Amino acid sequence: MRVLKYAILGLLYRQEYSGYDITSQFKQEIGQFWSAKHSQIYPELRKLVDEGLIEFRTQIQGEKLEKKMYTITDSGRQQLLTWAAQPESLPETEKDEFMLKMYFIHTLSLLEARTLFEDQLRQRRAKLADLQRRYEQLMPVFVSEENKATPSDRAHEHKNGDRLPLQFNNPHLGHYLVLSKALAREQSYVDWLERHVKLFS
Amino acid sequence: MRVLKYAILGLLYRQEYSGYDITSQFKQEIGQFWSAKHSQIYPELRKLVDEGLIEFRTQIQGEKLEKKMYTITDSGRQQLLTWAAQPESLPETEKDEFMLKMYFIHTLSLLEARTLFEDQLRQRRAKLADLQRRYEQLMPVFVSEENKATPSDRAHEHKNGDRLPLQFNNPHLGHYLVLSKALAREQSYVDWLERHVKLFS
DNA sequence: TGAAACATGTAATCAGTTACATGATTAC
DNA sequence: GTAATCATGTAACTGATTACATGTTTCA
Repeated sequence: MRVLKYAILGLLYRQEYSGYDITSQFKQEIGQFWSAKHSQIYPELRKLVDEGLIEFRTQIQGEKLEKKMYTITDSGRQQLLTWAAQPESLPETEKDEFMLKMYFIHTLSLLEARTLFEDQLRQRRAKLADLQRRYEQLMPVFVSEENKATPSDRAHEHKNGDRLPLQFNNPHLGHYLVLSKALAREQSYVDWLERHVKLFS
Repeated sequence: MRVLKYAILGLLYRQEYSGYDITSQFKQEIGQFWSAKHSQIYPELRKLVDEGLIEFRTQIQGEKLEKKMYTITDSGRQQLLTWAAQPESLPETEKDEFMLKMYFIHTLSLLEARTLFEDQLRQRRAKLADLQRRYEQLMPVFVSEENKATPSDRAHEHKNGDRLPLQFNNPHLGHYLVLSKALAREQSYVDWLERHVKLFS
């Protein structure tokens, strides 16, 4: 599979990044769906250079701190596109240790089960709230679908800045998709927990 | 973490299984949230025996086919309970290669993106339908919450067989929880895909 | 009698985490 | 000055998959 390879190529498709920058990216929204530690990233970057899919130039930060700025090559771009357009079959398993514990609920006392379940609900609500905050921060980047290309837009174009409607050619579409999907995933988790929490009262 | 260790102990908590049986269990409902290949299971069983957490007896199937039936020990039971009652913090990342591709949507043409997205929708709908079928097969095992302990129940107790209300002490609760959660997860996935498929038309 | 399922293992490889290791820069 | 962050790497280990390897039983 080598998904990390393609995750890195995908990040470098739009701009150059250092290994540290890539590590940072995986702490942002895309980290909801893919991530890696720096100890996996640096050797992978080395490998991609050896394979001719990326290149780097050394840049000096401050007095003497060297950082390597990586860019994608034509060959890398080509391999990225081949992977990205390829449909994959669904994974049989999406691992979730909490749900494994729920399958073994009969091993717990009512109090233990309630504690575990309520803790999960608390954590999932906190994560949901964080994602909602991020979502509300992102949305002003887009012009709403209803307002796009109406005559009145002409009159206050200056208000929109670089805002574009949420459609296929929007350069922020990927960002929006992962954030809205993460939000839907957590909302569904919280809803399910709330529907079942009464089992433990 | 050694989650597989606890997954196996959890399965053996209620009944004895062979390595092959455990492999089969991971192809059932619990496989939605945890699974392992036989090549990981057999060495793990060996390790658990060495650690004194499980034991086995050899049983002859037919003429000469030997299978090892494993049971959990007191020590194994104790370690299982310690793990099961312990709340865990949420994983930062729940990997999803399709969503990684969506983050890189700008690398694709409209047609490629639409093909990928519609393929995912098709696969997720098929999975959802399969889970719904399983859910409808499981539900008759339970007496509905509304009907439980009403005077009329006394009159036709014979109709219920071993059916019990869906509450904490129900021995099938774990099975119900994983199936309803898997269903909620896939329903949420399909809903999200349907909400966004128009972006590619 | 042949295919699918039952049954158990090992070897090689790949993916990913934790720990070890070092040093520079920035902002308070 | 000092703490947080920036910056890059390697080593050891753990977790997981793919491939290799073999043999039996059941059912059509």
